[in-house]
Amino acid sequence: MPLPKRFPARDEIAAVRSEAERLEAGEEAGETRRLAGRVMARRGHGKLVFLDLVDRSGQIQLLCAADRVGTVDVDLGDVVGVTGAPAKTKRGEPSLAVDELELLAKITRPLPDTFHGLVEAETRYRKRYLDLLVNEETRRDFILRSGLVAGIRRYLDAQGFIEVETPVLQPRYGGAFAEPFVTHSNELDADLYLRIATELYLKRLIVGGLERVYELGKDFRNEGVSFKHNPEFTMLEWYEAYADYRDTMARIEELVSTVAAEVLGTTRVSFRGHDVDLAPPWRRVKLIDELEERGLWTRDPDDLRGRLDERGVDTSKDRSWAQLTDHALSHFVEPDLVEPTILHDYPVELSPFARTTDDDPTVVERFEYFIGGMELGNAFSELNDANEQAERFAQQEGEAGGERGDPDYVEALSYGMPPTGGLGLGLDRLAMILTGRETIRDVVLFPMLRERKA
RNA sequence: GGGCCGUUAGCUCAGCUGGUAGAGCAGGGGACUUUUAAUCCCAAGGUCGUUGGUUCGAGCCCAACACGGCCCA
Repeated sequence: MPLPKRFPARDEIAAVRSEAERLEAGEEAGETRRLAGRVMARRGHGKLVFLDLVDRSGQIQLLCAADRVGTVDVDLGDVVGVTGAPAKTKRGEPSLAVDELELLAKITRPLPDTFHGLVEAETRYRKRYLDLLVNEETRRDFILRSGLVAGIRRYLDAQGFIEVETPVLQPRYGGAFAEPFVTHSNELDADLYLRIATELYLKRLIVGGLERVYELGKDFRNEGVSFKHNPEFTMLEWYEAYADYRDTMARIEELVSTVAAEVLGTTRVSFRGHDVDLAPPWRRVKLIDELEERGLWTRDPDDLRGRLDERGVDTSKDRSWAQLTDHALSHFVEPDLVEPTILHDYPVELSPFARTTDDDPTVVERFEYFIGGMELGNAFSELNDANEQAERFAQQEGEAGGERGDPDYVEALSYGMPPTGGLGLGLDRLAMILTGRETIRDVVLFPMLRERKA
């Protein structure tokens, strides 16, 4: 006989469990409840069998007495649906006294150890379904991540932003310093790039009058893998017309603390051994001051290279002053930024899309923000002068690894873009902070791994 | 890319000085009406990551490779 195709009128385990908790030991409620889920423990006791049933909301014990349900032909890992009454055992365990038990799906391989869980990282990533099944923390963290994404959308929607979708396949890539993945369109007979950022398309929409836009989706960077890098990762970018980077600072503080409070019930988190409070205001410091404090601020590339070499940094791959400065930042400043910190006012050479400050044309209105010694994102008062943008592109193209020009984007700017504050947020990294996970692989359901050869 | 570590039953792990492979849980059979990693009895379960080498003999020693982890770049 085929197994049932549906199990209607199902209750959540967590709700039934709290009903059962209100009963006295040995008591059974009058009402009937229907639960479905996976059997994660079996304690046979002859004519009385105890099963632990788990669904997404929680866990409850099933009390299966032979005189009520008959033979309990159920293995660890089976998916079952049950009908019964909330009850509390003599020992006080909230339970469901089962009257009817239906097998909904049969397990035909043994489940991993339900006591030790699934430990080996490689198996957890390759067979994430088993990790989710057997490790409750994994389930909890991915549900939390989902709540985080929903919270971000709720916040931005409430603030008058609209969510948009821009191309993933792009004829030219830009908006960040990164190596792209290249693919090919048969129809167009042309190479296309998987986007490394959504920046330039989103700002075209600001030119078009959409005023407040955001996109939450995957970017792709053909680079290394580390505890904070996965080649495909989830990025939030938003652009807000008539705002500058100071408005944007206030907004990111508000977004992160609001969403943390929603999904965790607190703004206090623990990450990589640091206890951190995400509540605003965040510390705000100037990049140049931080570099100066560490003796790493100079406009002379040879001098800077010397100072870095002295400290044992391999600068052989850094081809410009901008890259050296970036190296100094990530090596000597970033690890110290444990409390939420906004690092602002960057040299113009590092920031081709940001407007210069009022009092110094060599410095731009840009900030990056850090938590627990890790960069979470990047923001600026967006450069909206077409001519200046064209010059910045020209300057970048002269440099190794610099941004490639995008004349179509410059043309868009020439139609007039309102003053705009824009921001990028590495969503996986924020998920790491909120879950306390130490590696991005633990907050990405299916992280990139090398294929096993047969 | 470099260094170090790991890979043994479905899972979690032992495996001595090189002498022919072990446990717990899961899975199979059985007992048990209030258990909580239930308990008890029985039977079963292995290409020791792969390929080569050394050796009378390799899970163990050596080399290469694969995959993963940590650190460095």
